[in-house]
Amino acid sequence: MYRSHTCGQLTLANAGNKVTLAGWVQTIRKFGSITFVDLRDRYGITQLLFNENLNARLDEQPLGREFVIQATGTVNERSNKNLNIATGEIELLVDDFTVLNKSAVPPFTIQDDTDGGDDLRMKYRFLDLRRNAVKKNLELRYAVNRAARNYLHEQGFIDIETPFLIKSTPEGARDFVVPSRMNPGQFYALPQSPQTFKQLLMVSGYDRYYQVVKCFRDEDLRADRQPEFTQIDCEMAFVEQEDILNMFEGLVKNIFKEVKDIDYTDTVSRITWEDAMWHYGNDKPDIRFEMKVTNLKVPSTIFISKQAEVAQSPLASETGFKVFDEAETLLAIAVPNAADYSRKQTDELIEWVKRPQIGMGGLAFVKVNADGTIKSSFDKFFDEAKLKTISTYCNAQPGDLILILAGREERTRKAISDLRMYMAERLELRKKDVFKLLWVLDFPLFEYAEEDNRWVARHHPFTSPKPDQIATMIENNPAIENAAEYLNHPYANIKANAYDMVLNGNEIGGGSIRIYQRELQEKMFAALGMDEAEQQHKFGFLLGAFEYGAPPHGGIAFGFDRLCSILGGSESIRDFIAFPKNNSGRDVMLDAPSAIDDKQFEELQIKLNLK
RNA sequence: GGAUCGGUAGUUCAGUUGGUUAGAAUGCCGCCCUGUCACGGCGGAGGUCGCGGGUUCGAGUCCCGUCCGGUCCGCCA
Repeated sequence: MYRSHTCGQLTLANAGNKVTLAGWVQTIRKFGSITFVDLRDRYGITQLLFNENLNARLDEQPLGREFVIQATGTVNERSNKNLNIATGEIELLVDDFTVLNKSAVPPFTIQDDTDGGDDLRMKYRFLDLRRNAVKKNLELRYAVNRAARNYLHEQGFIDIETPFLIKSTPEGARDFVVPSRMNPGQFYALPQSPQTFKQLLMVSGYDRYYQVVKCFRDEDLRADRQPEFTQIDCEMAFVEQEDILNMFEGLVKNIFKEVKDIDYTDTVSRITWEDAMWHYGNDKPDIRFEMKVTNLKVPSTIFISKQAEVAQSPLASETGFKVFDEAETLLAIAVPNAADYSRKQTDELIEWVKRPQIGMGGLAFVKVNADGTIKSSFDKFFDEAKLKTISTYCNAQPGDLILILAGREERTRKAISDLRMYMAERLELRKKDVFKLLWVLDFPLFEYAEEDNRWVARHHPFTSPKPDQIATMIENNPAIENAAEYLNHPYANIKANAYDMVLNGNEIGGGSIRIYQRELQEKMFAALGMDEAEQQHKFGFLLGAFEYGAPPHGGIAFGFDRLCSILGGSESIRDFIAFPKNNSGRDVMLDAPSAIDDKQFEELQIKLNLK
């Protein structure tokens, strides 16, 4: 028997008991003839006390940090208690100990506030994982996993595994490909998602499916993006959008309850994609705070439904101020309690929007002072009455600082959205312990890919159009003569039965009601520029399946890693993955990817042609 | 594909307008210490300043290239 108890278990109630513990040496505090050792395992830390009668043994068998030892002795009430740890009222008075394994001196300290940098911690990830902070994250991940499975199981979903070695269909993200030795010159692809399989399972009648599943995308990485990542992938048959929204609000609420003990009783807010873009400048708004965007001017070809509204803007017509008059788009936010920003602070904001990542030419501002006066960075073009009109239109309160960006529609809208988030961060409005869910609905079905001069599916090509817009999709030829005019194409305004779940400004899940009729699916593929032969080659199996009684169906997939990182209050999903890849897609511990043997190339009949 | 920040002791970092023998903290090693828990005290070892080239009497410091890492844009149906 290696141990009778764990290092997190013993309390005063065990005083006098004879026990055996095993674990890693966290610290050694030699104090004259007695020695204290903190012994650590997954469950906690227990102090061991080595009395002077063990000094000879300790000279013979010296201990060091991270040595694995076993110690037997009596549980003893401490004379000096440490109430900071669970076992701090007791210690183990050691009778005997064994060094089960020695350890090299670790390259960084195994503590919450480790002295190791990211790179080093990833290289020695097995040591990093011993740290309490990382362990907490993996435990949270497991709790989220369990909460999701519990809920889905209760609701009658079944977990069905789908294959990892599948067919490459270069639509959307790049595939990771795997050569086949038995089929020389041919390749499998790793799934970007089990999308088509789960739809086939619906055809097969498994009307509630889920899987916590790895997905693979060969694209460049970010702090919140890994080449292999995990999704909670779900699909249901005989459902409408409303059924899906209700079911999966329930899922996320159950996760809040089981993982964070939060009763999320509020109705989950809903917003259309168009309103999200209009009021927040992006499709995943953080609604923990207001600071909505005021549209002072927009091009007439987009946001058709908002044209009457924006015509009321004081800046919609000529103003005499060149920057405003020449801009395609004018967007503003009213930042609360920032009217007293100094020249230095407003200059900082101007520099911030000029950075290449934002790429704006400048930033205009209006200070709506608490004393009722009003001051702007463009005073020579506007009198006070006009500034008041702008301030009122932006719904600014006394004390607010109105920030106005001018430029091309897409860039300006993204910039005002970034600026809104940046100001919220500065004002500490993005509170980590506040969680606000939001459904974003009615996404566009298509998106224009300028580099290929063609329409692509915004979500994926299996997403169904809104029923009243099917005719628009089918009757219009997708060919585009003038790429710059794509916003005028009828496809630009077709909406999909697609929805995203957004948590605190992060997309945590997305899905759609799928196409389930062969004819419509063929039209969809055709709209994306696929001829019949290509459709058959890439998706013949799915089109075929739709001929054999495919039920109406839809689903959703949640980004599991990202959800965990948000619940854990961290920006980086790497903290919630046991063995993550770095920014370049490398595993620095394994040093992968790496070259393979000539023999392997030989067997695969593959030759390298490096440029 | 692009932008940007960084690389100096085992580790985290400092290092001034280019100028003597490159420092601190922590870790490590040794000695002392019977109630510590970030123990304390004394002493010691520890450096290819990422790599290559250039400018200079002289380069950790300036320039060019390159490699590695972080963050972001493009990309991510």
